Amino acid sequence: MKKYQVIANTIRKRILSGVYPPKTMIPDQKQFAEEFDVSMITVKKALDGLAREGLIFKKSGLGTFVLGKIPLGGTYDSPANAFDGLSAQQGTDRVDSVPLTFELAFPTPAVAEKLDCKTSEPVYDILRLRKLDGKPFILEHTYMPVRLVPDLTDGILKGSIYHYIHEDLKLAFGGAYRQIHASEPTDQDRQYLNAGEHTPMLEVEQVVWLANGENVEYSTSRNVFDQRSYTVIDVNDF
Amino acid sequence: MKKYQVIANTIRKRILSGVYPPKTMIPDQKQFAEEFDVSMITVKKALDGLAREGLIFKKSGLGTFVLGKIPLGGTYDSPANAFDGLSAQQGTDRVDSVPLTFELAFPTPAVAEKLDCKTSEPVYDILRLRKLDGKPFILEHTYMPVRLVPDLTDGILKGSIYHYIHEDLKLAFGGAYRQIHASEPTDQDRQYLNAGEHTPMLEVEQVVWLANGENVEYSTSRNVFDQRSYTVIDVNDF
DNA sequence: CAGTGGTCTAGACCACCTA
DNA sequence: AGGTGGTCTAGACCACTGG
Repeated sequence: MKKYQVIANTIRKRILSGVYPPKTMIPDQKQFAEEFDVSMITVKKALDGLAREGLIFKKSGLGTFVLGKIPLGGTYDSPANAFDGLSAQQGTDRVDSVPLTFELAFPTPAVAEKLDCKTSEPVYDILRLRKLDGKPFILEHTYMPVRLVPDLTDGILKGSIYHYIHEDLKLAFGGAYRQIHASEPTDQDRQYLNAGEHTPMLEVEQVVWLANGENVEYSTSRNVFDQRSYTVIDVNDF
Repeated sequence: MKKYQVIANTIRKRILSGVYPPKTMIPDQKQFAEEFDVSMITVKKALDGLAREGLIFKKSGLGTFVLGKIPLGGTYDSPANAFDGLSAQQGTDRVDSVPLTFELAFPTPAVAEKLDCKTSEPVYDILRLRKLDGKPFILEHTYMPVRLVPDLTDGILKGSIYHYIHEDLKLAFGGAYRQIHASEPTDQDRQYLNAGEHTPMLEVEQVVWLANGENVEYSTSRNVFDQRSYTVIDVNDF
C-alpha cells in the first residue's frame, strides 16, 4: 500500500467518523507530514485525492476544510464512477443475477466499433436481470470479447462478472466512458422490470477498458426511473 | 499559466490534431521533460491530468498511449462535469435564455438544506427556459442565495448566470454534486418543452459550491429524453 | 507580517514490462 | 538488462489570505 493511500484512508476515516466535523478546518499539511512521518508533498497528494472525492476543499492561504455532507441522493444511488459493480455496491447477499440469454456471436458493426474490434472477433452477448432484495432492479445487456474474458460460465453470470475479471483473471480496469440518458420503455423492460406502458427508463450506456487499453465491455444498463439515480462529483481544477 | 498546464495543453492539442494518433505511444516523460525544459515530475503531473480527461492511458513499464476516440455520444451530449454552463458548451449565439419567473423568496426547509443556509436567508427563485437554435431545450429551476450573487438582473438571466458569477463577481467555482435521474413529465415540461403526456424526462439535480466552500446554487435541469444525454469519463486509480 | 496551500526541482529508489 | 512509469524526499520559492 502506498503511503499517500494510507494517509488518504486514515483521514477519510476521520472525516466520516466525525473526528473532523463538516465545515471545520483540518490540521495543516505540515502537521500531517509530521504525524505520518512523510514529506509535505506526499500529504498534498493524499489530500488532492480526498478533494476529488468531494470530502474536503482547500483554500490556498487559509487551510483545508471538511465539506459538509451533501443532502442530495437517496438509498439507491450509484456513484457514476465505480468499477466494483452492483454486487460490491449493494452487497453480494442483496444482489441476485439471473442470466436471461448467454450467447456467442460475431459483433454487429455497431458493437464492434464500441469494442474497437473486428466483426470477426467472437463476443459474448449477455442479457442479465439484476435483482435487489429479490425484486427486479436492472436489466443489463453486455458485450465482451471472448478473447479478453475467456471461460465465462453460467455460474459466473449468476454472480459478479467484475469479480471474475478482477480476482480470477487478474485484469485491472483502466477506465470507463459512460453516457446517461432517459428513454421510453421497451418490451423487455415491461417483461422483466415490470415497467408500465409509458414508464420512463434510465439507461447507462458504457464502454469499459482495461489498464492495457483494450476495450473489454460495451453494455447498457436500464432501470425504472424511480428505482435508481446516478451521482457525479465534480471538483474544479484537478 | 502554470508549467504543467502549458504542457498539458500542448500535448492535448497534439492528440486532438492527430500528431499523436490513437493507440500509438507518445514520447516518454524524459523526452517531454527535455522538450519543455522541466523536471520529469512536472511532465507526470500534466500527463495525469490528460489521463483523467480520458485522452491517454499509461502502462507502467511500457509507455503512455493515446486512447482512441470513444464512439459513444452524440451532438447534444454534455459532459456531466462542466462549470462553464450551457452557453459556453454550445456557443452563446446558439443559446437563448428566457426567464419565466424571477422571484425573491425565503427558501423552503428542503431548499435551505441543499444550500446549507438558514430559511431566513433570501434566495432567488428562478425558472428559465433555455433554447437551442430557437427550440425549447432545457427547463432550469435555480435557487441561489442573494448574498452570494448580488444585483442579479433580468438582463443577466437572458444570458449566462455563470458568466456573471465568474467574470463580473470574480467568484471561482469549487465543485458540484450532481444527481441524474429519469422522471415523468410535469405540466411545466408539457407547457414549455413540448413534452407529451408520457414523454420520459431526464433531470439533473445539482448543488454547486464556490471555491470558498459556500453553496451557491441548487438547481434542477430537465430536458426531453431524446434531446440530451450526460457523459461521464471515469479513470481508475487517481 | 506569519501562515497556509501550490508549484517545481534534482535525484534516489521501486515496480513493472519486454526481451 | 534496459527502459518505462510511479513514489517519495528535502527544500526552495511563489501566491494567497487574514490580521
